[in-house]
Amino acid sequence: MKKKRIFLVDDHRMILDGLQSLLENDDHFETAGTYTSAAEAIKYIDSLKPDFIITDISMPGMNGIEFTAEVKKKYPHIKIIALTMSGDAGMIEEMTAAGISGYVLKNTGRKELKESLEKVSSGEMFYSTEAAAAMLMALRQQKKLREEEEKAHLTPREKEIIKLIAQEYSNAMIAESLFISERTVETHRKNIFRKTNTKNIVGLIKYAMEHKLI
Amino acid sequence: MKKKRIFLVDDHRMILDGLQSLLENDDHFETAGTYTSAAEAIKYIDSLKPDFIITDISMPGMNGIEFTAEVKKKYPHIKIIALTMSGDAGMIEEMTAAGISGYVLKNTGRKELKESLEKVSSGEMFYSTEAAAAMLMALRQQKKLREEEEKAHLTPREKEIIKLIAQEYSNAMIAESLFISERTVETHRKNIFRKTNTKNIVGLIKYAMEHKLI
DNA sequence: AAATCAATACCGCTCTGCCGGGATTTTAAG
DNA sequence: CTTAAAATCCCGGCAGAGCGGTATTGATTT
Repeated sequence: MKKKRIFLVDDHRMILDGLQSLLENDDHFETAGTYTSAAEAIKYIDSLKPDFIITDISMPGMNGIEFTAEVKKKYPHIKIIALTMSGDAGMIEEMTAAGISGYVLKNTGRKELKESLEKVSSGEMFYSTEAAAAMLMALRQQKKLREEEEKAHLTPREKEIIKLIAQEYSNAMIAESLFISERTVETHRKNIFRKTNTKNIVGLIKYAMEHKLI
Repeated sequence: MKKKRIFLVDDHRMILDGLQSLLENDDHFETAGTYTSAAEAIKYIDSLKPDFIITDISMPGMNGIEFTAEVKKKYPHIKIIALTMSGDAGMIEEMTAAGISGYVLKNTGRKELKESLEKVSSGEMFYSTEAAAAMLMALRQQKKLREEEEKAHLTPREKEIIKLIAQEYSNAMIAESLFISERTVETHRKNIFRKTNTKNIVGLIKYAMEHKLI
C-alpha cells in the first residue's frame, strides 16, 4: 500500500528532525521533504507531490497562514496541519480561514500525530485537546476585545487623540499639534473616557494597549 | 576511544529528537539520555554519568538556570551548553553566573553543535555567532535599565505607590489604602517623578513597565 | 430635504495633581 | 550612640484636567 507523503515545514531544524523521527518506520506515512521556510517548501510541491503538510505558524518571511493560503489556492487537495505552541492560538481564526485542517502542539507524541493525520485524511478536522482548549480561550478573549472596541466606536480623531496622550502630550500640546482648540481636545477626551468606560489616564492607557490602539 | 556522553533536556520532545538525530553516528559524542524536564534529568545523572548536558532555558518547573546551578553544585565537572532562542538572551548573566559554558541557538546545525561540544570540552566558552550578538544586545539593554533604576533608587514605599497608581488609584485612595495622609502620597509622587525623570503619569507608567515594576 | 454623525468649540466651575519649599519621627546602618 | 535614610506630614499657591452641560458646522446617510 502506497504511503502518504508528508512535507514538514518549520524554521527550527530540530523541530523538523523531531517530527521526522516520529514518522520513521511508519506503515502509512512517510516524510517526503523537510523545509525551513515556506517559500522553499512551495518550490518542491509539484515535483514531490505531498498529500499532507505539517507546518509551523510563526516563521520568518512567509508565515504559516500565508503559506497555507498560497498552497490551498493551487493544491486544494493537500491537507495542512498546523504545528503550534499554545501562544499561537490567537491566530486560530486566520488559520482556519486559510484552510488548515488540524492543530497539534509541538509537544505532541507519535500517537497523537498519527491520529491527527488519519482524521484529517478522512476529511475531519483535528484538534489536540490542549491545542483546542488554548485556542478556544484565545478566541474568546479576542472576541471580547473586538466587541468592546466596536461598542466603544472610537472615531479616527479620537484614536489620534489617544495616540498623542500616550506620547505624553498635554491638552495644550495636542491642540497645537492638531491645529484645534484646547476645548476641542477636552471634549474629545471626555467622549473617549465615556466610550471606553475608563475614568483616568492610567485606565485609558491600559485600554489602548489591550486594544492595540498604541 | 570512549565516546563522551550527553544528556539532552528540553520540554519540547521534537527538539530532543532533533538534537538526538544531530548526534547520531558520531565518533566522539553520544546521547546518554533525553529528558523533558530538568528534575527528571537530575535523577539519572548518578547512574548514567553524562559528561555534557545540552539544555533549554525556558522550561516549566525547574528552568535551565536553576537546573544548571543545581547540577554544578554536585557535579562541577559536567559541562553545560544552553540551547537558546534569540529571545532567551536576556538571561545571559544569570546563565553565565550559574555556570553554563556555551550557548547555541535552536537553529544550530551538526557542525556548529560539534564545534561547541569540542570547545567546551577543552575548557573554552562557546557562543554561536548569532547567539553572541543577540546576547550582547540584550545585555546592554538590561544594564542600561538597571543603571537607570539604581540611579532612580526607588524605595519600597515608592514602588508600592507606583503599583497603586498603575491600578488607577487616586491620591486619596492610595492614602486610604496605605493608612497614610494624602499629603504624604503627594510627596511620594513628587519624589518618584524626580527620581525617574518622568513628568507625568503616562511617562511614569511607561517607565514602570520597562523596569518591570508593575 | 431631513436626519444623523463627526468634528469643532465654548461655558463656569470643581477637583486633582503638581510645585517648591519646609519639617518631624521612625528605622536602619555604622 | 550617632548618623543617614526612609517615611511621614504640612503649607500656600497654581496649573492642568475633568465635569456636565450646550451649541454650530459640514459631511454623510437615509
